[in-house]
Amino acid sequence: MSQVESVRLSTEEQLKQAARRVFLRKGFAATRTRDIAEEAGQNLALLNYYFRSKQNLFDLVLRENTQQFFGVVAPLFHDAATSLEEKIALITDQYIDLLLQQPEMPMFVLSELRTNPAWFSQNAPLMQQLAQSAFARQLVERQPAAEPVQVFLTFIGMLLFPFILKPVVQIIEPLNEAAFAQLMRERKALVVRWMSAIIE
Amino acid sequence: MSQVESVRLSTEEQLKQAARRVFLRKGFAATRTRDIAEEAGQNLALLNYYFRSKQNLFDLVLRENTQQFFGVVAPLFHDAATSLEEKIALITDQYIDLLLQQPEMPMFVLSELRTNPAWFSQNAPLMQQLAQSAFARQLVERQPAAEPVQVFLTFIGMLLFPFILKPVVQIIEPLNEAAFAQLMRERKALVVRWMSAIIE
DNA sequence: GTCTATAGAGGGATAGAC
DNA sequence: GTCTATCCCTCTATAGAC
Repeated sequence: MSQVESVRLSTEEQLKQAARRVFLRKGFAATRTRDIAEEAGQNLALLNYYFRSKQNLFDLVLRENTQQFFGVVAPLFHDAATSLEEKIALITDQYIDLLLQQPEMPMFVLSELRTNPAWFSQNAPLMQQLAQSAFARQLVERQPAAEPVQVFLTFIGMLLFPFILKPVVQIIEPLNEAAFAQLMRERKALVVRWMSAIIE
Repeated sequence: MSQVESVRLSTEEQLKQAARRVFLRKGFAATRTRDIAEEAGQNLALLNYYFRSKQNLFDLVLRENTQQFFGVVAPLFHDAATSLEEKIALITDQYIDLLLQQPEMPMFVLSELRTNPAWFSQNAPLMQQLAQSAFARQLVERQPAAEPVQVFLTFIGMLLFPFILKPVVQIIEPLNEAAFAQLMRERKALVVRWMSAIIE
């Protein structure tokens, strides 16, 4: 019982983790509280006992994921101590590793963002700062005519888009999870090379 | 009445177009048939009279959009008469123009694809052929070590991703619709330049 | 804290008059 | 074809026993 792995999770934690899985897979509107309770192997009434409402539980999960989605890379863009090339390599490596652990996160965040852009305003400052980041400054220094927004879209797109298109990719050439992960790890070097060409 | 613009659309057509707008905005699960009827300025019962069910109407809209989403560019990839550079320029130009007319289409198709990947199998052949397209052949001819899938993901991502991230972009730097469209038209030249560097 | 039973709202679909 | 009224199922949320 002193081993962490053997500790049985609390009911509350089981429900929360089940909610994370189901919401990530199906989104808010298509998820029923019964799905979550079932996935957790818990009684439906306990969901409301611990979290008051489906919306409450959802906001919890969404907040955590959004924070990861935007928060993990933002600081890296602001590091003035590293060169553009170093930032690209670092961000690429860390973001792809994160996405391999949470492959459904991008679609989840973006889907819910589409239905309800309002709550996202909270994260606005984080995003707006990107335009004044060290990355943007160093880029314009090197290429006075460069548009940072266009470069951001391309860079982030190179990292995120394969995960968004994952179901399609797996149809083009049937890949199991391991093969897809391998494809993404190989992609790291390509992204670094291609981005280097874009910013030079 | 002989002028096309002044012809009043049939009730059926009004409902279908309203359904297209609402489904594209909110997705299947979050859309209520009452939303569609209201958007069309029509009676709710008429929706079932013409289309039998919400699901039926949705499938209609989804089929049309998926066909556009995947079908418009696929033929361009197969044109053996043009060079790689010409294909890139052509696809970029046409796809961005299409997306500017239907900016919500990518998120719509990808969202529904996430919830229900099953029906998508119909379009599988179209996708699988990409691996044997003229584009892929010419690419490997020039770069024997190239991975066509990786290049496809980057290319399509450069075109699609800005539209997927549109709500976020509009927070980073507040843009109205016209400014966003201008940004995307400017992007055409950048994508062509960047893709040329990648394939050379 | 955990269960059963059920209230109560929402929303898809239809009956039936016109 | 178009309307009103309403059925009925699904799903969230809660009451109340244990």
